[in-house]
Amino acid sequence: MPSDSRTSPPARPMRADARRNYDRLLAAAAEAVAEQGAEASLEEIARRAGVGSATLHRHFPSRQQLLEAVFRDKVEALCARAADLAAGPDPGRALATWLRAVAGHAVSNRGLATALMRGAHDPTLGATCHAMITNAGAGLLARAREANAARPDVSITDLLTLVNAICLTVEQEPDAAAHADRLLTLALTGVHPVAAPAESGPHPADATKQNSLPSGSAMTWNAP
Amino acid sequence: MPSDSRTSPPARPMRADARRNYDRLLAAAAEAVAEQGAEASLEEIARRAGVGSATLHRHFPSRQQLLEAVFRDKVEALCARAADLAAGPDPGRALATWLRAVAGHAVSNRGLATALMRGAHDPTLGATCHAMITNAGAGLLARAREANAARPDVSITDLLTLVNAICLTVEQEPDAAAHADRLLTLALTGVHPVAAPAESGPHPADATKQNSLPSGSAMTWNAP
DNA sequence: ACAGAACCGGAGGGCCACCCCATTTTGGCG
DNA sequence: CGCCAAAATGGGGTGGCCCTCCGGTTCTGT
Repeated sequence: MPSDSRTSPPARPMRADARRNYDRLLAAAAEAVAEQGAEASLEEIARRAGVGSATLHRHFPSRQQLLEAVFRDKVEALCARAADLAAGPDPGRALATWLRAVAGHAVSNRGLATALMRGAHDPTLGATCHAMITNAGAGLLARAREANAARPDVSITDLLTLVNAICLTVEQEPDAAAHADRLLTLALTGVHPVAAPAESGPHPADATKQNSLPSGSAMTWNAP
Repeated sequence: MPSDSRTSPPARPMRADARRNYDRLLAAAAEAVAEQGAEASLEEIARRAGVGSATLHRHFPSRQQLLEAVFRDKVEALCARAADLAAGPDPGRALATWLRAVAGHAVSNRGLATALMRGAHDPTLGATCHAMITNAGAGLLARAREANAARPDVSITDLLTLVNAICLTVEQEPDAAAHADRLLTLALTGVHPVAAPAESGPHPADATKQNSLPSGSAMTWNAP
């Protein structure tokens, strides 16, 4: 790849009206996808943008490409976050925090998880976002592994698949964020009891508190 | 609710031709769903069954009801399996085995996971399969919890959601079964490295007494 | 055999993705 | 400034899907 950054380094810098319509479409798509998820009607998106449907299909030949464009900035933010976290002192916690952040973005931006997963298994153009996320996470996982905070046999793809799977199926529930976080915690820490399972403790000192409620739970998957 | 058992005790036992078409539709649906997943075209199903589309909609007013009918026997098998496993000596392992079985059915029967999850959050008629599975699993989980082989804060719904989430997103991959099993293991045991990677060492029979060692948990949850 | 109930399926409406091509808009150049 | 070819547009057509009416057909009890 020629390795550029921005939208694209067009040999011919896109005509003014084309760019205008492109931007309108992007905005309309963001809106519609936020409301109706990744399967929002393309025609309605075009309609909202005040543009013919043919124009939409010309700018974004596939739904996937549209989604990628819509979520590009969110994905970049996530990658930046990964870079930040990579500087921290606790690789295990950093990875966990980042995965949680991914989940957070996925639930608060309907369609993101879908876009990511579709990019994962579609060799068709537009797998860029998936690749970006994967790269960003790979670094975090590598450090966690070195610090012996993650099994050597787990790949970043596994982890991200899990996160996306959770977010995908929880996406349309009322309190998606809480549920996703809860399930993610479960997946990261395992099902087995973590510590002395105090049942009737009237004092939810530490463990019990996290047990009963989803909460952010800063708990890493380390046994306390 | 009158709550009966078998398929249904129809006051009027269904006319012969109606039953014939019903069966044809079911067979065609099973075929189409196996090939194309839960979103298979209803019209094509009717077409394959050699039946007008109106007939399909008359017998199965919603897609969900069709899916439920298609998968009913698989779900019953799964419930039976749960009952079998409940008799075993090791509740923790029984639960894990059963969840794996659920995953196995879900990956080898496209659309099952979808049907189950849709039934979960749709109050519309046809949530029977989801309820059956949930009930079956609840018993297993209760025993596992008593044996201290599962955290008290995890619900059967969480577990099944996780299983279905994994199967759903892995469903259309080439080696879905292997991948699903892999991710399920990961989710059940957690990401943290096991202290002593399963070596030739004999099982500590009393791993249930585990207090602080993650290794015990990994053992408990490993595949049979 | 007959009448009425149960059942069927073609036709049609509303919506959608995608494509073709006549028409309009841009932007560089004389 | 005006011209014109290339770039971009969008109305309309095609084919598919889901779902519902409704006139015609088939079954079943007597």
